[in-house]
Amino acid sequence: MTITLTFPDGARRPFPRNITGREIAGGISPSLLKRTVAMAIDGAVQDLADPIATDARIEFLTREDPRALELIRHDCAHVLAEAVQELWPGTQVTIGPVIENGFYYDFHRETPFTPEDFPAIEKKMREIIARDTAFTKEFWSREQAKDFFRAKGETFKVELVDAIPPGEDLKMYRQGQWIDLCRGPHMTSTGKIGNAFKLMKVAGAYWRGDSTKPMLTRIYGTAFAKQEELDAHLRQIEEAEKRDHRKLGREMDLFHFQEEGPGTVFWHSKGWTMFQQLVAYMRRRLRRDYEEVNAPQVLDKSLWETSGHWGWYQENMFAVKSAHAFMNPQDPEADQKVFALKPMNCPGHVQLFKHGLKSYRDLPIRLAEFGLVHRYEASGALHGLMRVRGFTQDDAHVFCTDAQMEAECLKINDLMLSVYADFGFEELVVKLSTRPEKRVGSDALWDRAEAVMTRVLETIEAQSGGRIRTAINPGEGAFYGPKFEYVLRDAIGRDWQCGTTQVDFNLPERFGAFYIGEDGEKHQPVMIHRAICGSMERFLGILIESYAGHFPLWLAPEQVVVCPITSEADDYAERVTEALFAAGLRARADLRNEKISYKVREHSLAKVPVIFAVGKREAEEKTVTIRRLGSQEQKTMPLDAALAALENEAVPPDVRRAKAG
RNA sequence: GCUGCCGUAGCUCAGUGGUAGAGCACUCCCUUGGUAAGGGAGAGGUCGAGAGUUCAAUCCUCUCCGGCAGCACCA
Repeated sequence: MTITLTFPDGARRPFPRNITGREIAGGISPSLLKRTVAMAIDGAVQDLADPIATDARIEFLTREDPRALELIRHDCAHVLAEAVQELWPGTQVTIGPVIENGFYYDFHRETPFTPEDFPAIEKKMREIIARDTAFTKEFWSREQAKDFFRAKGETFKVELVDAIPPGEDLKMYRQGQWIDLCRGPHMTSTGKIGNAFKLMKVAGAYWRGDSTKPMLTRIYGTAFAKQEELDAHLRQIEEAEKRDHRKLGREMDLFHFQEEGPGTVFWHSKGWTMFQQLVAYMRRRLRRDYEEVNAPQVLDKSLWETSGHWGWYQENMFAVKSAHAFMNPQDPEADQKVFALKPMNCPGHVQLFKHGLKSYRDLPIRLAEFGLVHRYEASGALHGLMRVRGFTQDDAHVFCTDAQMEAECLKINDLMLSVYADFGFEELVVKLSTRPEKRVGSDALWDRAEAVMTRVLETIEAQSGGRIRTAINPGEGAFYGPKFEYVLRDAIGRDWQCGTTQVDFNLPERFGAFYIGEDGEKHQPVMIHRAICGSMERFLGILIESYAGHFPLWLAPEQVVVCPITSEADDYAERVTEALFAAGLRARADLRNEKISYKVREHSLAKVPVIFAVGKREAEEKTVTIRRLGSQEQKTMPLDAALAALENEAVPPDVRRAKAG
């Protein structure tokens, strides 16, 4: 029996069936065998020692091959586990997968690891890599594997063996004395990993990602084919840290947090200016199709019981009573009524919809609100502006008929993409989250909603020309309906959900909302929840990181600082500042008794986009000397021309589009 | 919320079982200087909060609060 293998250069050659990649590579040349770490059969990466049973395309992978990077990292995880068990016998191993920028391995040990352990572990890893022992694969029976792990006291591994679906081979990979349950593939030997690896951090992680299960200790690491790549990666992390919005927020005097208000923002004047610019931008985008409303902050508990929040969302809600009732819970004279701070705007908007009889002719009704919501987030979840307990949503609810639903979702999607594009986010991920376990409403309603959403998702992807990736998040929907999540990525590679669209048949039903149809009968509207920025706070956080504080002029809190060279030019500087104000720009004169170098340095560090330097010369000639952030160039021009240019530049993108179009 | 680490001046950080220091920022004085720090002087801290051990705690122990990194949860 022979098979025909096709090589990357197109050559086709016959081989005996079940010949291994190792034999083929060795047959071609010993140096090829030496360089090869794995192979790809019809594009699927496999162990070089695997037998090949059928005709196929074959490629040999060197460690420089991009596809080998995962192998390097995965092998490195195994070596990490071996090193840890060699150093601390009795430590249990669990899983060690490859992740986006590296790998991790979860261990169970009485005393958790600390970064102080890293040097010893890394040293041991280098030893194991230097031993250059082969990775060899063995097929074991489930019983054999369970007995083996049980004998070693590896209870987590026993659980993993049980979790392997029937019909799937149980593979064990051996490297020297050490052996681990693993799906593979692996490179040929530990030596192929090389030395461009680094342990990054330790953290706790729940066994199987379940907060009711034991906490393991996770060691994160990363590995690359070459040291230069590792160095570049570490530099990139440093760069990302420099644009962390919490750091820039402090440096640029945008906002702060303090102990008494965990997860709530103290907006400084500059940060609030940006916030207001963003809100004003969104208002302009909504003016055409939405009506802006405002619903109460605090509403009786009964309303939240009707909506289902009290039951399904309680752990995330703040409840309030009068302070007197709070202090005297038994006092029958006190008003013991319980209210909740709104965690969402939807129940309020349903009340607005229900106020007065609605006709099918009124639909769709699109109610928008920059609603301040409060959610009691787990303390460990709080993260700068990105995850807070009080935030403003650019929220809206579209009340429409069944027939309008799909078109409304697509219309929302258009607005969503257009807004993101205005901030430079062209590539994003849209995820469809389907029914969660904890939910309200019948399966029939969920079936309908998910069917619509699935169709819309397909359209979104098809229309995007490849810029939008889509994904399904099973079981991640809101308790009242499935949702789309529009995910943007921050500077440090963390993904943040911003926009969301949620189709909801449940709330209108629970509140008994209806409109009068063409037939004169009552009909239940569909409610579409949507937010584009999501949380204005989070969106600003993402913008700060994305622009690294170098905001476009229209968003920058302080657009121009006018600096006189000597106090003789103070008067002129103030006149220039007035002219900037008159042109609608946010400007300030810096008349402090400091040298121009000092002021330039300070305002550059504060990331002010434009510095006007004015001295005697400028005052006499009615000019300004302009220095732009990020450039050392100085350009002197007539004041009027400078004003006109900046005024034009400060036009927000949507206004510019409207003017042009 | 869970695991680990951390909390000293507005910021960045030293430091000690005998109640504290630097740089920058701040205030005042001198300096009027053409594009990333001119000079001098001064002021500023219940060392996150509470309890315990001790003759004595910012330092050791415990509890709580807050922060950071993950995990879990989510806009």
